Formats: sequence, structure tokens, C-alpha cells
Amino acid sequence: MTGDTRQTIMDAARATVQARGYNALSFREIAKDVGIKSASIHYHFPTKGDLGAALAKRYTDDAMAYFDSLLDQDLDLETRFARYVAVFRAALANDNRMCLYGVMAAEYGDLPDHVRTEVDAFSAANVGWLVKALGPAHPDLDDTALRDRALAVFAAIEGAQLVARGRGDIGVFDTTIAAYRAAGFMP
Amino acid sequence: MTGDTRQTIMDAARATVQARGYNALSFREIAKDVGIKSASIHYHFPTKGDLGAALAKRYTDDAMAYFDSLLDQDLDLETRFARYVAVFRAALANDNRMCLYGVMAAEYGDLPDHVRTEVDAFSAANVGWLVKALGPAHPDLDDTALRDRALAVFAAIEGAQLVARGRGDIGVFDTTIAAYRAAGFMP
DNA sequence: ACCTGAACACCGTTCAAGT
DNA sequence: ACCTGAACACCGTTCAAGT
Repeated sequence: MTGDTRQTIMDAARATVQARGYNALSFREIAKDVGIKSASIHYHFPTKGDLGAALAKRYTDDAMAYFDSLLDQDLDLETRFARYVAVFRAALANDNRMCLYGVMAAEYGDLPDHVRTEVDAFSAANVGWLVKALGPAHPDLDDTALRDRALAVFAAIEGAQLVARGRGDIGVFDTTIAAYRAAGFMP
Repeated sequence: MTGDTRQTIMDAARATVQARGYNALSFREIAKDVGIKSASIHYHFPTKGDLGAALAKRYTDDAMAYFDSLLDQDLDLETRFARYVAVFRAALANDNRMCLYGVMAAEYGDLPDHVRTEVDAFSAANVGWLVKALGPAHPDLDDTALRDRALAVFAAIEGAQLVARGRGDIGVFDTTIAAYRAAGFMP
């Protein structure tokens, strides 16, 4: 079935990037996982950058499809936001992996341009979503202030994930999110 | 003078890691910068992990020496904290580089054990410092709550840096820190 | 004490060749 | 349409050899 190998390659690659980083991703290693030769991967993704960009794009699309479904459902603000945060927590719960975005943002300096574009798209999409999700709770903030708040909430969640991963302790993520909430910074 | 080459190697390596990541660091590239052969680097640092661990340790020592000097000086809380944040901002101002800690935390899954130990030490030292610096502003918080708050502030700053680097825009860092402050989350 | 060249098994990439 | 083996310039690491 056409496209199948392509998906299998991407699945193997995504797991490795989230666990060990984009630079640690090896075509020969993916090839072993998938059961083809490393040269064959170049048929599906001419360069490593093409694979990285496709990875980031699919990651954003999948995440946003789920996040948008949370907006469609009739949920109260706390529940909706908790489910959003749970997605970032799930990466850590899965063998101390990290959000694909966070890994790639840290490796930004070594990323080809078209991968950077996809990395930017993830953060922009998340900020856009947070503006919609948090808006009702902040009638006091104007558009700019609300957007800045959404950006800050996104950054804070990414930071919680980064520090928790650096400690190898998901409890650090939970404690940090709880402290954000206790300070009244997020719902 | 003994130790000189060792320092030169570390200087070149640190700049590369902060710009492009630990995995992007190449012994042959450092060798060219320093003016020796790549095999010679192994005389000073037997493995890449030894170099990474030494890098992280020196980074923590240097940062903490400066941070502790901020505690000794007679500064008000806002000024002291602003100088702390300025250190993380400076990395971005320097060619969109990132805090060595943030880069390494993101690449945690691919790090040898003794490098992880040094990465952990940086976050622990920063949280300890923040407990001292923020304590006077939070007489209401008990020891545990204050430590959680310090951890959250550290995570939030790292997150601001990560997202700003991912956008390639230092303005995102400034906006995010300003939003944290506007929300009353940090001084 | 410090450096080097040569070798090893790795890496992404290219390309002519297979089916 | 999809895969492969062989070659290229890279990588960290080892080691015998130089000064």
C-alpha cells in the first residue's frame, strides 16, 4: 500500500527525536527499525531536513486536530485547559520523552530553514489556540495583552517540560504546573 | 602554560553547544578552531561525555559565582531578579544562543550519565538561589511552597528562552517575561 | 607532557543499477 | 514505483608512535 512505508519511517523517526533529539536521529537506525536499507529512506525523504520538516508538520497537525476538538466540546475552562496540559505531560510519561517542538526549538541553530518554518508553526498554532481557550477567563485583557499572556502560558508549559526532562522526573512537571496555578498564572 | 589548551577547547565547545547543541558538537571542528588535531582533544578530554560534563560544570560554577555576588550586594528584590533574568537574555542576544542547561536538558536522552549529573546540578543550584532571592517577597509561603515556586520561576524563564529561540526573536523573551510579571508570577 | 597519523565503525548523501 | 550496494566526506574513538 503506497504511503505505508513513509508513515512507518515517520513513526520510528518521531519516537527517536522525542527521546534523543533531531541530531541523534540516524537514517541507518531508522532503516533497521523499518526493515529497509538507509539509502531507501532518501526515496521517501530526499534529505534529513525533509524528514524533520514532515515530522514537525504532522506533529502540529495531529496536535491541533485534538486541541480544536477540545474547543468544540462543551467543557468548562479548567477541564479544557487540563486536557491541553495533559498532552505535554504524556510525552514525559512516555519514557521521559519531550514534545517534538521543545526538542527542535533547542536544536534550532542546527536546523535547516524549512524545518525551522514548521517549528515556528507549532508555537504559533498553540498560541492561537490558547488565545481562544483563555480568552473567556480574561475579559480584562485587550487583544495584545491576551496574546502575550497566551504566549507566556505556552512558554511556561514548555519550560516545565524541559526542566522535568532535565531532572528525569515527571513529578517536577506536576509540581511546576501546580505552582503556576497556585500563583494564579494559569487556570 | 598548562591548562591553556584545555580552556581554549572548552571555550570553542561551549559556543557551539549553545548555538547548535551537544550532538552537533564535533571534535574535528573544535580542533580546527583551536589549531590542533582532533585526536589531541582526547588527551584533554578522553571522551565527548567528559568534555560535555566539564562544560556543564564550569557553566554552573561561573553562573553561580555571579548569582551569589548578586545576593551579597545590597540590591532591592526587583533589581537583583532583573539581573538574574538578564543572564538568560544575554544568551539569546548572543546570536540566538541558548543557556547551556536548556540545550542539554532537551538532549537529555542522548547524554552520558555523568553529563546528566552536571545538568541536574545546574537546575538544583538555580532553584536554591531563587529560594534565597525570592524568599523575602513570600513570607506567606512555607519552605515547600517556596521551593516549588522557585522551581516554577526557573522553569518559566527556561521556557521563555526556549520559545524565543524557536522563534528566533528575542522580543518573544521580553514579552513573555513581561507577561509573567504582569500576572504577578515573578518580581 | 602533549601531540599526531592511521585505522575502526559510524554518519548523511549520491548515484547507477536493479525489480 | 520502490529498493539496493557501493562510494564519498564526515563523525568519535583508539593506539602506536613521535617530540
